[in-house]
Amino acid sequence: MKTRDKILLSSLELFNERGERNVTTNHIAAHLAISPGNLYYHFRNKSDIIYEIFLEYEKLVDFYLDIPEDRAMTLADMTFYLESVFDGLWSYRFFHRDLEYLLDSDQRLRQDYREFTQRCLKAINRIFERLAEAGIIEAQPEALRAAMSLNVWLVVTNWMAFLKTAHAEETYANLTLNELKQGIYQVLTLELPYLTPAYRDRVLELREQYRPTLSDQEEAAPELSRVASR
Amino acid sequence: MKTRDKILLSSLELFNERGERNVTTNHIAAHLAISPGNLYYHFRNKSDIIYEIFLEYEKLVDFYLDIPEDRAMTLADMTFYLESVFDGLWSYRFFHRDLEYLLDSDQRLRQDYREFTQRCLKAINRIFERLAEAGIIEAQPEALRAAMSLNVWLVVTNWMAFLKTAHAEETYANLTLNELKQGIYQVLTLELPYLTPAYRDRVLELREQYRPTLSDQEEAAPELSRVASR
DNA sequence: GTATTATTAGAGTATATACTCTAGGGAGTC
DNA sequence: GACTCCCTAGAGTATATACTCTAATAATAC
Repeated sequence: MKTRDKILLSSLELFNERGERNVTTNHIAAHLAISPGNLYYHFRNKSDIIYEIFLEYEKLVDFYLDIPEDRAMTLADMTFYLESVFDGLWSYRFFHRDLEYLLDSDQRLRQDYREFTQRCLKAINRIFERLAEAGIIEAQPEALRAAMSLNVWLVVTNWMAFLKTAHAEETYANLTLNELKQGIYQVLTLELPYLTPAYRDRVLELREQYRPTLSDQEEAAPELSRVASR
Repeated sequence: MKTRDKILLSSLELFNERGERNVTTNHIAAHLAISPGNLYYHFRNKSDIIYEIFLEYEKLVDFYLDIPEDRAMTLADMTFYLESVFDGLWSYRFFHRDLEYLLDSDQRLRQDYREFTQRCLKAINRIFERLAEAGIIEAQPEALRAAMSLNVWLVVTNWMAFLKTAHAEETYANLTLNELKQGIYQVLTLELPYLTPAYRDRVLELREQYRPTLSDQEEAAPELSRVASR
């Protein structure tokens, strides 16, 4: 593997593990056992590394959210979207942690991220539209669908921060993909009132599979878990 | 005003304006025209300043979310809760920006914030319960109410980050309280499906007052605004 | 007034961080 | 062998940052 790619890979790994703020270019070089000079031969600065990682993230999510228009949407499709988006969040989880600082430090990134958000919102909106066409949820006026899509986005992008802050111990390192995917439960909660009778039970069953596990929550949120398990 | 309090006030102001990461203890001292030594006479370190500011924040929100149990809840109460919570978010808006880093750097803060979150979730849950008792929303099983409360929390605490990142320019400084309060529109969107027929129209009308304005959104989210204004 | 305590100034420091600069190795080409 | 191009090492630097130390000044108690 080329040094350049190794730098990107190691940076992502370290950022995810320790947070971008706690990872210096010297750390990255040391982790790869290369010299700082070498790192700076491949990248002008830290921002450039982050920007390239973002481009990968963007590409991945855009790929996941590409919606086939040639056939009716299924429940399996919806599950795929949800799982994929949380997979993406997981793989690039450092990104949302320091999002605002990162955008303030790099205008390109700010611009690109803004467009990325808009694309995601449009994709979510389109998914709702297609789910209605497929008879899975009831059709809603566009204004409502837009507001709902935005709520889905807010829940999805904030779920990880919630998990990490709701734990008592430092959990940045030991959060798991499985825990993260319990966010799907929250997203499906948003959809519940709009499901068609034909699909309601099936979605409820699907949702049940993502119900936050007691073991994780018990310590962090005893009241909630007790409520959820009644 | 005592120097100690001036330090807290200036710190909050600078943190809100520039972000905690961009404000050093030397900046704070310079801003107050006092010496670094003086600042460190009053606070052991930067973490202590942040912690004390958090305690104020906590106190404020706890005060806002104190729910009177001696009378039926009204729509005005609900509006008050929403407005107050967004006011609180606004006054201490630096806090959520660097939340994860702050919690990782201070165990006391991590522990306190976790308990604070639990109290807020319980309060939201209780508000839903009381709204149902008052015949404003339909009563729901506790499990659902808990999941809904969590979604409200996720939307509320992520709304500001969304606003700041959805703009093309650096908006950390020029975000306004009014824009922030448009998050109430999103929260009320969550409630829509559960409203009782008796109150549905009144809440819709209330929600309309917080509809995101075109002027702010037009540039940042042309697609969304167009949808919202149809 | 004097002793004590609280407050303040301001120079200074250890460490970290992003990044630079120069020298050179290795591989391919002529 | 010499030339070129890509890559790498590693010492070094300017700046920032959180924080310390000493001495002096103001406030308060007696």
